[in-house]
Amino acid sequence: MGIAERKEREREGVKDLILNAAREIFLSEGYENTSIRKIASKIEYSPGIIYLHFKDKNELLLALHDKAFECKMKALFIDVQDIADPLERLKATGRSYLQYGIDNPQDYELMFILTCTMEALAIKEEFWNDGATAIGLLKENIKACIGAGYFRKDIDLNEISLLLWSQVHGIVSLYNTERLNIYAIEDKKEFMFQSLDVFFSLVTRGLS
Amino acid sequence: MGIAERKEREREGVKDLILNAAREIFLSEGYENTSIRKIASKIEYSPGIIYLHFKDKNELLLALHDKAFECKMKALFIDVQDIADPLERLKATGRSYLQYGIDNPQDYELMFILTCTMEALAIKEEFWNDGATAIGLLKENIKACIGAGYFRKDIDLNEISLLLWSQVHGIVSLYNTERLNIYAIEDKKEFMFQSLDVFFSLVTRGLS
DNA sequence: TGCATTTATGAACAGCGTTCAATATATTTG
DNA sequence: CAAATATATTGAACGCTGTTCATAAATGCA
Repeated sequence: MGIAERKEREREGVKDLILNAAREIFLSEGYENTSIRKIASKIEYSPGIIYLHFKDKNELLLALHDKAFECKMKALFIDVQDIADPLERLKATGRSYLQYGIDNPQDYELMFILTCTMEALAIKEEFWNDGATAIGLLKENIKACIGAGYFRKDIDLNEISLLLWSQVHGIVSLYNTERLNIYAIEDKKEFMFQSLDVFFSLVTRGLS
Repeated sequence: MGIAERKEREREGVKDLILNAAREIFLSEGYENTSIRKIASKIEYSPGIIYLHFKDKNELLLALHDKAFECKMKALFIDVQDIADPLERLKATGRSYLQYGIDNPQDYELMFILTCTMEALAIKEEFWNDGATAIGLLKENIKACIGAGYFRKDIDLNEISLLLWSQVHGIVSLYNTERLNIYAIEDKKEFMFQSLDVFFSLVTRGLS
């Protein structure tokens, strides 16, 4: 009987309606101003409907998080896989990370800053799997760099991957929270990318 | 006439009452749960009183920010000034930064993450002055390191200071937002400090 | 058609930041 | 000292928020 399936489709349809509306409001008005009532009224349903598809607001945000994270992983690691040189590949990933972070501050906040979603996240190991996959890809890239002689062989993979990640994350989040205004520099973005270049030049040894 | 002064003292007294209560609630219950009404009831005043001393909640948080920032600056740069070797001094500052960030996550969030305070901050240049002072001290330290041969002479002071700052900031904020749980490592804190050591060992050249 | 099940509603609850007319307190003046 | 003025404080009210739940509408099945 196709009724159950149609029902399921309808259910998913409403869920998608909610998610799309939520994403739209979230992107245009930010986290603080994304309210259940706004989402509901945007899709012309009552507020209660949202709680038939999501446990609470956190879980809704988590669903948004998952989608954003997936897209990002794709952009960061898959899109650069045709770059043969591992260091250039790593640099490209770093630059993409910066670019993505400053172009999509709302998404970025959702993915890497908000703690309010972490309670929900603690249960869903899908989140951690995605994250581990990303770190795994990063480590692979670093390993290739070590193999090619760009990094010292004695450094721990976990540690260098944390350094790379937290370096780009730090730059992005300082920029997005406007803390870089402390620097009397006009072109903040250029400043960020140049600094990242310097980072790579310091951290790697020229091929010897 | 001393009446005006006494009045002023009383005013400041109430303002301090508010700030202390706000800080207490802020530290124990976090930003989200620090409400005007809670602060007011803690000091046994009506909610309205707060708006006689602060324009809005942002300005109250900004006042907390200023105090926290001052304390932190002291801890970070003044307390290590007796370390003669500039690189050791810089390392000590970095470690203090990490320690402070993970020991005082609420303060840290207030100082470096929250954007909701930035609207208020945009006007108050006191904030930017404090920040610029801190960056200035950091740059001085780096300059000393360059002078002592620990860093390459050709790198821009602004860029290397951004790298250092964003490196420690990135590590702290990933830890505080529990993103480091992606790593299957038990002792996260040790991991952070070791990574920071690695960072310094990569970024500096051994004295030659 | 009638019954059972699913789906959706929207009023209600407790809380939020903020404002403001009304009130209580304190000071100055007659 | 009493009246008038100035200041300090109140707390109800406004329009929001996330969330729940009895009620109502719509649908599927016999």
